[in-house]
Amino acid sequence: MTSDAPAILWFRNDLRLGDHAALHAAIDTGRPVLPVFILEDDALGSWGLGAASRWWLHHSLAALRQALADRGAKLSLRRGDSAAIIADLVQQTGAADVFTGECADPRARQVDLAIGSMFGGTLHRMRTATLFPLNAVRTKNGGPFSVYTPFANACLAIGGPKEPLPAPATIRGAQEIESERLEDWCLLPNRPDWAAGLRESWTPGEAGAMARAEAFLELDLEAYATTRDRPGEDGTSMLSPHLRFGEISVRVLWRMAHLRTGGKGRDTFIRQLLWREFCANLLWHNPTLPEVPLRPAFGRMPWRDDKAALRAWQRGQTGVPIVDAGMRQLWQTGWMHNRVRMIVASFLTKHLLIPWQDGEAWFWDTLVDADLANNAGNWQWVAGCGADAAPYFRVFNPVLQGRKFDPDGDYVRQFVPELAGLDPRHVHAPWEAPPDVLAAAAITLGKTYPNPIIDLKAGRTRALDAYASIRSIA
DNA sequence: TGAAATGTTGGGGCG
DNA sequence: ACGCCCCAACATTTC
Repeated sequence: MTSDAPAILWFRNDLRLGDHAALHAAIDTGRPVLPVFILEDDALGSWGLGAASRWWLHHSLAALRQALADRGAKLSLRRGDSAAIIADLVQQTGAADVFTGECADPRARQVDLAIGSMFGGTLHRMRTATLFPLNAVRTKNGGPFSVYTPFANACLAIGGPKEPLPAPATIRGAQEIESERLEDWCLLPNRPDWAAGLRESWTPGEAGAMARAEAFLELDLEAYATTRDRPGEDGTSMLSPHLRFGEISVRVLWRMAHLRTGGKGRDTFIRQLLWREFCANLLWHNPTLPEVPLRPAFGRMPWRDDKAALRAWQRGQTGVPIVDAGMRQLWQTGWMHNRVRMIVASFLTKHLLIPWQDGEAWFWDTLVDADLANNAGNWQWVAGCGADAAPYFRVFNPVLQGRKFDPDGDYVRQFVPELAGLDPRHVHAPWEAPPDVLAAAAITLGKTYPNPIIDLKAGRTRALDAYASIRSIA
């Protein structure tokens, strides 16, 4: 090791400088810091980055690169097998220590193991993406929690996080090394450029994340507990993609929420952060969570293979307004309101009886906040096969959900404009509207807007029968 | 972080 | 005046 050998700082799901334990540990070595990000494009199989996530990553990396440059360090970009690249960097620079954030993702954990055996230095895995270190929150018996509420209570008993680490004003950067060009990674879509809706909706990067958090906490969080369920209102934090890429520390968020607000809205928001924490631990303990139902009985589920129905669901052409509105919001903006995610997921897995993995794969490709643990954990939850899962008989009625949570129909009208002429009641069930009402709204079902691809009552009954058929047989 | 079916109750129309 | 019935409105059970 040469005297000016760097400490390597390996960014993964923590593309920020504030409250970054690995960054601080790297600086504390007293050595120059060599920041690196590695794009694993091919090694990830079906869980390689989705198209929407690639768009976000491009802009997030550009912001991180600039923030590092402003403080005196140059971000090095590499593409390929992480373990081989880290080993190569260590050999090339003589570094003894590599600092990175720990990940629940099983592929990342494999890589960490491989790295550990490939070089003589030390891989330091720090907590950067979660509130508590993975696997640190355990039951009295030392095991993992399988139910959310006791898990959340255990987290709350630990108490709020300590003082966050400040972003360093300057970083002594290591001698520059070879870097690929971000622009060559082709993370942005072209031919066609479908990202216009994303650009209008989001500002990726640490500054954008903090601005979003500030704007959210400016709201009256007293109302959050109820307005967060209204997709037609700006009631949610919309921080999910920023959290996914680690542009803001979840610990900082927790603290901001505690310092700035109080009451029921704050507690509800904290519990949302804890769902994220729960899913990360769930994946940590169940590496096959994205593919295999936690409840083995679901291996016998009589799922349907219906490509046409899946396609209609993906493109927002099911003929069920709240479902189509949600799926179109996802397609246009890379994001969907949480309440509507539950509705469309219930519709896919129950009314259409299509495997939850198909919905998971679509969300993975189209969500800017696509996160392996959250996506898998929540799809399993909706399908009823996960930890602490929704009971199998809990089937959302999309018409009733629409009327309850989008009472004015504003959300449907925004994303399904062909129904804009309908009144609040009929906009959620156009097939029930009298002919003269449809005519006045210039709607011809089957032409200007689809007939429902399934009878809701029949679909519900079919789902209950299917779910009952796999029950009890252990 | 459900919905539908079924049961119960009480007010009011009506013979 | 009285009993019968209907049916909201609410509660409970069932899926």
